[in-house]
Amino acid sequence: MAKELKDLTKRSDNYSQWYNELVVKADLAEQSAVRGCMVIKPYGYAIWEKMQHELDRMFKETGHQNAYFPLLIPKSFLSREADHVEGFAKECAVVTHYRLKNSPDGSGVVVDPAARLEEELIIRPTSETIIWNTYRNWIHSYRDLPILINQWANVFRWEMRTRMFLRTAEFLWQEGHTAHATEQEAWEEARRMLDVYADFAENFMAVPVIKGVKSANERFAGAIETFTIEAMMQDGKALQSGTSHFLGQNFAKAFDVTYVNKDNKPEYVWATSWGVSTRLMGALIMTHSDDNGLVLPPHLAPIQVVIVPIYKNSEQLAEISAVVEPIVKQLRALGISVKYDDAENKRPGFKFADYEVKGVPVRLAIGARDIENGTVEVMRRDTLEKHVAPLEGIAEYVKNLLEEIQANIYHKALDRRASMTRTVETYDEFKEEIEKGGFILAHWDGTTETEEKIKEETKATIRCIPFDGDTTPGVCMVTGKPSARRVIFARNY
RNA sequence: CGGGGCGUAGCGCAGUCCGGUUAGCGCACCUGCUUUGGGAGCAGGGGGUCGCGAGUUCGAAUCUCGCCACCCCGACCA
Repeated sequence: MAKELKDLTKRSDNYSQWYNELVVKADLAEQSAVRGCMVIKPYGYAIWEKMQHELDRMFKETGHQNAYFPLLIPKSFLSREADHVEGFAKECAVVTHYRLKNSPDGSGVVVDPAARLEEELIIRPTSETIIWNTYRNWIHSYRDLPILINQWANVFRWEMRTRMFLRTAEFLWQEGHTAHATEQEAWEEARRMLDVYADFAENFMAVPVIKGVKSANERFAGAIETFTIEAMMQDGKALQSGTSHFLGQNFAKAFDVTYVNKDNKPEYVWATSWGVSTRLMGALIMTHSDDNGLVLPPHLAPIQVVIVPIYKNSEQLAEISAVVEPIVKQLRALGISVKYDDAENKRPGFKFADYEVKGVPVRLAIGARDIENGTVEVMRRDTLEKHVAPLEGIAEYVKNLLEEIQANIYHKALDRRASMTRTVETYDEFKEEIEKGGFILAHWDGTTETEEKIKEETKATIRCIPFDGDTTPGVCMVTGKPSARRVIFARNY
């Protein structure tokens, strides 16, 4: 029964298939009836809620507030900022009518042709335009600034090719949109929020990231500069996990947002925007999971500890439950989320496999034998190691173990990234190395033409120009022209 | 929009080439008994317009024509 619950394709055989199976089998999400959209199931959503909770706290700690803007954007708004148009005018869902009617042949409903909208509405692919149109009315004086707002919302982009969590047509995200009096303040904000993202990725998701700047080619449409955090998945491909943009005065000019400074002179407002999405779920899955299923970092696991009783009859179960109850209380008192799974319709072996696929960090199993000895069996998901520990002081022990697991999976990911990052000098070497996956550090002349050529010939793109690392100048591996420093190349999701 | 696949039970599939009993298998589901320290066993049971429409035929899941849907590879991807 249910043998295929954990029967995952091996990561090494077909990484994409393994990923898809994992998402479904860990009960995170499934494909919906709507093309390119997915249903996020309760367990998957619980993880997203944990992420939301921590990010939201970090945003508030850095002075931001939440607000909500409309789903539908008048088409004309998307025509206001020239570069933005270039990047966003395509692949959007368009609302053209506002009414349905019964079809004449009685077969259902049809769009009422008489109900055509005078101006079509676009389902937001991102909210810069509608937000800056709103900010025009909010900002008059330097006293109104800064505006530091975040919105939790869904957006929709009619992607041609979708993958669960990594690129879905509709996805959940947060988008911060800030307005500042000075250029410097906006720069600082954009950098600050990138740091918040990196902090979150590393300390909560246990996903090491590289902070850096996007090349002009990969920059957000409408931005002056795009900062990014880039993570490496287990197959060596890169995943852009969060971006923060310095928008300059582009949107202020497009939407005519000015303020009067202390000298009573009008000035355009400086802007930033930044966002992370449910794609982070994809990063989480692809960074830590193994052939047995999901591995969740304790800091984000909806269930940190599961306790499974092993019993032969209801008297035994009652006896075990009496011992487990105070342990649950102790763990909860330490802020640990615990599930005591005493469901009688599933056997212990099934529960073991199930919680393993779901990535629960620590499992405690307790049976008659343990009751006798005053012990409990502890299994840690990251290494799958089992051992018997005394019941005495188990709560503290588990608390420490959770932190150890959190640190361990982070370092494992960090080591993997280090082992899959190489430096190359020549383009021939590059072509050879890029096939093996991972990050390649190479010199590049800084031009879009060279980047395009490399992309066309190798499918690799510049993931970022990192803030940290080797800043020794050299010569471009393709053109031989001077290069200020090495940049990171990779194939990406 | 190109190139390739697929459509049969909730899910995964066999059967199609070469037409022929009542359309089959695994998982899931329901009932009962026995089980319970790593995914339970046995017995019984329910569930199908074989993607849709037309045609050929005594007879079509199977052959022919038309349509529809979905998937994969490209194009796209802030």
